[in-house]
Amino acid sequence: MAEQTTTSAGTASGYDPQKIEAKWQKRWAEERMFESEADPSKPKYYVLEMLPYPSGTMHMGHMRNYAIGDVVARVKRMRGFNVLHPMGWDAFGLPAENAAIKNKTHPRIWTNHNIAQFQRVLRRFGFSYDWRREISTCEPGYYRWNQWFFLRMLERGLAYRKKSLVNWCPKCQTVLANEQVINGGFCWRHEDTRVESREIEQWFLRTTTYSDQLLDDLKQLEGGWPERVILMQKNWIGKSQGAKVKFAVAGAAGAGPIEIFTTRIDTIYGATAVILAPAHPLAAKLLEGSPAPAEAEARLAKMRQTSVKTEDLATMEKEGFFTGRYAVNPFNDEKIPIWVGNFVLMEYGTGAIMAVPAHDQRDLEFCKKYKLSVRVVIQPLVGEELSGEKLETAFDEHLHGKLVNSGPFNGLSPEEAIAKMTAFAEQKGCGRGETIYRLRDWGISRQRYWGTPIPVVYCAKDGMLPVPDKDLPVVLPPNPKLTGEGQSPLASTPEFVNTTCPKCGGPARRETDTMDTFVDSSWYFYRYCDPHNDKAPFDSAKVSYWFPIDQYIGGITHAILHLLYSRFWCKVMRDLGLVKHDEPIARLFTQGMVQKGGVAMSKSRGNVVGAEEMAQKYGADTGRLYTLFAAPPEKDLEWSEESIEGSWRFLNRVYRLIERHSQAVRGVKGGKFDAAAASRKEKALLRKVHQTLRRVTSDFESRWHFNSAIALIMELTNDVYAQEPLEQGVRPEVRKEVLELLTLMLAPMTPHLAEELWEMLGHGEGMGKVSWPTFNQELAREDEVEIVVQVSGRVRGRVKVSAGAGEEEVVKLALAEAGVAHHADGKRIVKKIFVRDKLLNLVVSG
RNA sequence: GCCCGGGUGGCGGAAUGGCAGACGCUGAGGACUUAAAAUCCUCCGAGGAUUUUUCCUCAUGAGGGUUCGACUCCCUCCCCGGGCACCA
Repeated sequence: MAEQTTTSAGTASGYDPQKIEAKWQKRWAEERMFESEADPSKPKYYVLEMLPYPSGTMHMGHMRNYAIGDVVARVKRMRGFNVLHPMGWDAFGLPAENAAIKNKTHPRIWTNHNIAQFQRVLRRFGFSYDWRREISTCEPGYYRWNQWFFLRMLERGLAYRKKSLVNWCPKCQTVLANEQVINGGFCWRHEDTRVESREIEQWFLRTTTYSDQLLDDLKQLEGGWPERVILMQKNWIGKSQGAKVKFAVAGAAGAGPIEIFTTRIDTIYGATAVILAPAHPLAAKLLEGSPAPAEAEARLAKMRQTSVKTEDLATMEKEGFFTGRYAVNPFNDEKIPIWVGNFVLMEYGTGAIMAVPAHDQRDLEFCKKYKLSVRVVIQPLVGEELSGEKLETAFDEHLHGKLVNSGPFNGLSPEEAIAKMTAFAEQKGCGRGETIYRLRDWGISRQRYWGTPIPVVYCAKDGMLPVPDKDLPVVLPPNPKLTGEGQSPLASTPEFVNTTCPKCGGPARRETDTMDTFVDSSWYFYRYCDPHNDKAPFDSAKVSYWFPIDQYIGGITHAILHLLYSRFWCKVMRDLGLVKHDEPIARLFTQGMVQKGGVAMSKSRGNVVGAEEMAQKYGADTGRLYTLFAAPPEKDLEWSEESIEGSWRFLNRVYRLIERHSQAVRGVKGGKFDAAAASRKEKALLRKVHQTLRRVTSDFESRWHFNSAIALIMELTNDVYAQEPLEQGVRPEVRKEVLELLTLMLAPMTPHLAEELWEMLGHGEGMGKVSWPTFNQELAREDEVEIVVQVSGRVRGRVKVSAGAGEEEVVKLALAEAGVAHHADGKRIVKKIFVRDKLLNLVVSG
């Protein structure tokens, strides 16, 4: 016999990931394995990981995201899909500019350096991207289309300018979006820096135009997006149905009326005050008639100040003061006092409320503190009658009550009353039903250099004018003065600012604001479909083939902003006629973070595990395998340097196994053998491998349980080892079948190793055209099964029977089993539960 | 406060109503080796009975419920993580 028959693979493993990985990456590039084109004759699959912001070192947290995406891409390719799997760079943004200021260099140099580094690492890991489609958002070829879209929005009134109070971070020296202000008043990038307020002219995009669609279309995402992300978006949009009602101000000529917003117009007869937000424009005006105007104005001024800086709104004490004026309730002409209250927000609703203490907890607290009267207008249908004086907890139920003290509306249910009273207000002209939203328009202006210039010019004669399409892109000046202080860099670059008016040709001034980088990421995935188009942002035919994105993968951190803006952008593009779909992303997966020491990896915490280091130490395949194995993909993963050794050992084990048998199976024709003639040992092996294949397939396809898929493959490998020496009793063709399936199952996760093994098994052509194997039902079938026997629900024994054995036979065998007999003898069997091939439960009494 | 997740050995985790702890890490023992590394094999939730082979009890944050049977479904509570928050 030419073959060795020792089971010991004691020789040093020949597995050399550095060599293997370089070899196959080169092959893949040469053969253009991952390049794909739109082809309507083929089923498509668009899988995408959120594009990275290239900064710092690429760590294993990044890597996990891409490893998950790459498994999906590779599985889908093996499943016969035409797969689009691109990658690019979110290349504009503050860190580049800050770094440039610090190092006295250009943001482009810093950015391009980082991109080169990131790209090198991604290539080192062998992710199956179509690199021809790579985009970088800081290139004029990309951002000119930001400008193009902006102009389209400007034409349609979706982009506009307004003076607005903005959040100003003294450290960033820039305006922050509301959502970039965290922890009740701090900068999202500088958690120790308190945000200030300033009033500036800003550019906005009218996201609120699409409030309803953004909300309603969430229904289309159900099943495809995580429930909690849908919920977060719902809350963010914050739709609230109610009514606006005008209260006249008694005896004040120039003031009022005050418009309030309420969702409970049915309680309006119980209103005992009107309360204004400190920032309400009428508040100051009304004070003019106050008995002590100076004192009241001082209180107002103080309240206005503190309301901006509130750290902890929830625990803040409710405060307020009487303005000295009265409002008239349009329903019963009652005069009620007008107060200013610190718990009323100018940004929400109308900035004014009616206080109904009996039926709103906050109002109750406020009114009790200031001894305002409490009047019950809704009595519960069951239970004790409420009295205003004794009320401790507001009765805010609207289901089980009926109206009282409400004039003609007495006796109605709150539901009926809301409809009738809204209609009454409309008829009388003092109010109307209205729906309000928490969602704000999107402020996109940034007073920074490293972003897309907003393509607008200002002419003394012709006013504000859009830059004509033919003059796009408006490119950033190559040599800005970046100081990080004072006015924005573009404003202090004369060669950029000074231009000519597109209408009169006279001198004009350019807009110097640049766009929020969320603009870049709102539509980049469309550009991947047609990345080099210089006539349009993309060809609609290509996009309509690839879209929607079948699978988007990224962190939960982007659950609101990035995804909401992307959805908004899609709807705008649809209304421009560029795309046909309502939603860009069919399925979303939010993967967990990689942590070290219980916290997410970040440069500032100094706990990053560099991806490149890992590739050097263990190879890309081990790194990929470990991030997939250590935890299910949606959960956070604690990095363990000890545990990754296990993945390394496993891959070596597989390598040695196949290396040992490669000579014997190389010349054999794979997949062809006489299954009927299989020996016992062969049958056991074939059964195991096909059972594994069945379960791994389902873990990949429907459950995304990569960790348990890997566990199954490990188990299979252990099983094969246990059957060594395979030379004894396992024909080469059966060995080949087993080892090939093992290799194929590993291919999506450890593609380099799989290619190498595939070659060792005698395939010269590479895995490019190889399909995902189908499991063989016949071979997977067990002919003998072990049945668990319980007595009254407790396991007392197990019996071996041929698969499919009937109840009677199993009961007979079970009762012969010592452990079972011990617990069942002398007792009456009152019930038998029998699950074929699995379990028998004998319920006994006595 | 409200809304989502989650709580299983020393650790990461498996099990979607049917043998709790698969697989991996750590640890212990053995084989190989002059030795070490690597590799291969065995054991590894707790307690008790039985000197060996084995058997029993307890155990998936706590308590209750549904069920022949619950990590899994239902109710109450505790703890951890995340999101939202005077939203009228």
